[in-house]
Amino acid sequence: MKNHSHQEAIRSAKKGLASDESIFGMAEIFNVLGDQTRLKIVLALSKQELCVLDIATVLDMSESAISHQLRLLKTLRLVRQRKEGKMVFYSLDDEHIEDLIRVASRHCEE
Amino acid sequence: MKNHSHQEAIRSAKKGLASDESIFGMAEIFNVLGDQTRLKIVLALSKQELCVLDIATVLDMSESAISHQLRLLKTLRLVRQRKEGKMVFYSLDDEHIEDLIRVASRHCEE
DNA sequence: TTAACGATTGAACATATGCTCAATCGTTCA
DNA sequence: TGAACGATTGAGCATATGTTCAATCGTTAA
Repeated sequence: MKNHSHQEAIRSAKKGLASDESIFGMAEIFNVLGDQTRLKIVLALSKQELCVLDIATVLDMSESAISHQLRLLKTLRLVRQRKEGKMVFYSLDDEHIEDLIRVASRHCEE
Repeated sequence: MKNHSHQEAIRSAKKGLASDESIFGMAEIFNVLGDQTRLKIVLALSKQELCVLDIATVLDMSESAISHQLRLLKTLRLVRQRKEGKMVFYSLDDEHIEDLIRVASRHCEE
């Protein structure tokens, strides 16, 4: 053994760690919300559905940039889309997201 | 006005958005947990304090890589350190983190 | 005092990320 | 039919990110 050997602590910590799959999933959801643009999109959609141009207007960004991020959010099933004529309306598609944001928000206030 | 003008929705969404400061803070906390290495470190520390080499052993990574990430976690006040001889023990320094992980974990299970 | 060890640091590197830009798609309506 | 509009896409680019590697620090023990 190369080190000072906190064997028991190490064993216990290893056991306490969630499954790879579960860790990957959690990291993924945190990661997607860890970008200001995506977080703002989610916040904006938490009140009501919005079309791409609306979101771009609210965030003061290009439609293209927003569309790229929406694609990611859709792939990860955080948002869903509804087409209406030329427009595509997006809305949240995940009940847990708002819980996460609530907890994070509380975290920041203190 | 250049677009189809969902004026009311846009105004409402803008108002609903949190302050820049608050959004920055939330994105920051999500972002720090959005990396598998850092998330694993936090998970490991949620059971007990561990020294750098212990964490490196649990995650099967180099001490250096872990130390770099711990520096970030310390800067953002997610962990705290306690020196004991040659070793530095780290532990969680934020009560909200575990709430976030709990919610994210629930999210992944479904 | 020096050797060993745990921890930290900074530079370098490869990869990932997020945006822009231009082209294109699909739908509507002149 | 074709012009206009909202949305999407892919390439390209600049920046950010995470790890490695080697050097170094601080503490302990020989």
